[in-house]
Amino acid sequence: MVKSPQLSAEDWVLAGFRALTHKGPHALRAEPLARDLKVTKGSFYWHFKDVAAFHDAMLTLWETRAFHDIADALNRIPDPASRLRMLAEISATPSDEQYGGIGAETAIRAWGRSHQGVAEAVRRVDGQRIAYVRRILEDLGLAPDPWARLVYAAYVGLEDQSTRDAADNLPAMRGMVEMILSQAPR
Amino acid sequence: MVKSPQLSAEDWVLAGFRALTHKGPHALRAEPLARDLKVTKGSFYWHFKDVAAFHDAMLTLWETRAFHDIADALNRIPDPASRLRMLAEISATPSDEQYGGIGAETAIRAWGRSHQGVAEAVRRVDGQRIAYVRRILEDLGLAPDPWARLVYAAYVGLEDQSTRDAADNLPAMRGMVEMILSQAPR
DNA sequence: TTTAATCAATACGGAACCGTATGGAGAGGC
DNA sequence: GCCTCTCCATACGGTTCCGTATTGATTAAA
Repeated sequence: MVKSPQLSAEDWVLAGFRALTHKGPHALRAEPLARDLKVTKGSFYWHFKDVAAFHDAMLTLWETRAFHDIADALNRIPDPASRLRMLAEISATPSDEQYGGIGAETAIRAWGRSHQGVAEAVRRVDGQRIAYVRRILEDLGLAPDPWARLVYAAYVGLEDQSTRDAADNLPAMRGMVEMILSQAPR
Repeated sequence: MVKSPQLSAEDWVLAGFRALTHKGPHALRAEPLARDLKVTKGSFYWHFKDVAAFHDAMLTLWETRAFHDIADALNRIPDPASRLRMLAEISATPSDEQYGGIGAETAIRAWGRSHQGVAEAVRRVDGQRIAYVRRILEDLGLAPDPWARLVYAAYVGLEDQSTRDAADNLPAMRGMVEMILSQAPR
């Protein structure tokens, strides 16, 4: 991967996600990011009207990928039980250092506590994902009502935990999924 | 509750928690807080050496309460099954606007993403709480190993969700607890 | 009443950042 | 060879914040 001499808007956005995950939302500003990229903020204000527009660009990229990257992976799997199991596997591989997949998730969630638009985007994405889990449960003949929310909350909570410890999410997630699946009619 | 003419260090810390939950970590600074309290930062620097010391004061207060407030409530309950059920009830009443109880939890967790000391305090508190849940499960004759982590992750995840939607955490938490309890030997 | 201690107001220099304005370097079209 | 377009550097004024120093006000003690 050769670094181009010129930066694109997406290069800035990617640097933004790196800074967000490593340093937090206070690092999402023009001059600190420019230092990271070894340019001046002249470049920043060429690509973006202002800092708020930069935030919007990050948010747009994340939101368009956050749901579909998961749904696309699961949609390849035919039966709903395997889909639920796959969700457990995915949750154990947070693949941070990414922006598109599941990575940077906890950082964005944290960012949402101090940024209105981020909070709304997170709410939309969560809604889509919970609805997706809900559909899987319905296909299994299970009452989706407390379980979809529980599954997703466990996913979020485990992801948060693994930012601070090195433990594996997989056993917990698998255990819960099997516990739920064991209640499905067959 | 009459407002004293003089402010104490704890008044500043409480204002800090309010600002943290409502506006995020960037609001934890001397001059903005002084405006909120309708004084000047002269008062702030009387009570605290600098902003970092103020952060430490917030953190110390939170950490001393975060674990014991939960453990004390549960320790009154004799049998472990009821204790686990009570944990579910507690999780449904986040009681934000507090600093001592469980409130401000998600805000502090988010803060931890951009503050080393906060992250360490959260890790310590999480460790204590998970160990506590683990003990309850052991008393129930259950293998604590994936379940303690799962219960706590669900708790964290549900709490995070309820900062963005108005849904009730109680059914999901109850459902999980009963599902786990149904596996206990009797 | 004087004195001392506590808490807050004010004023200051310095640092970091925002957003703008302007100039310059390089690549491609003509 | 010039022109234009793209992208970045530089320089600037304005804002917000930090931390310190000094002074002022209020309360409690002696």
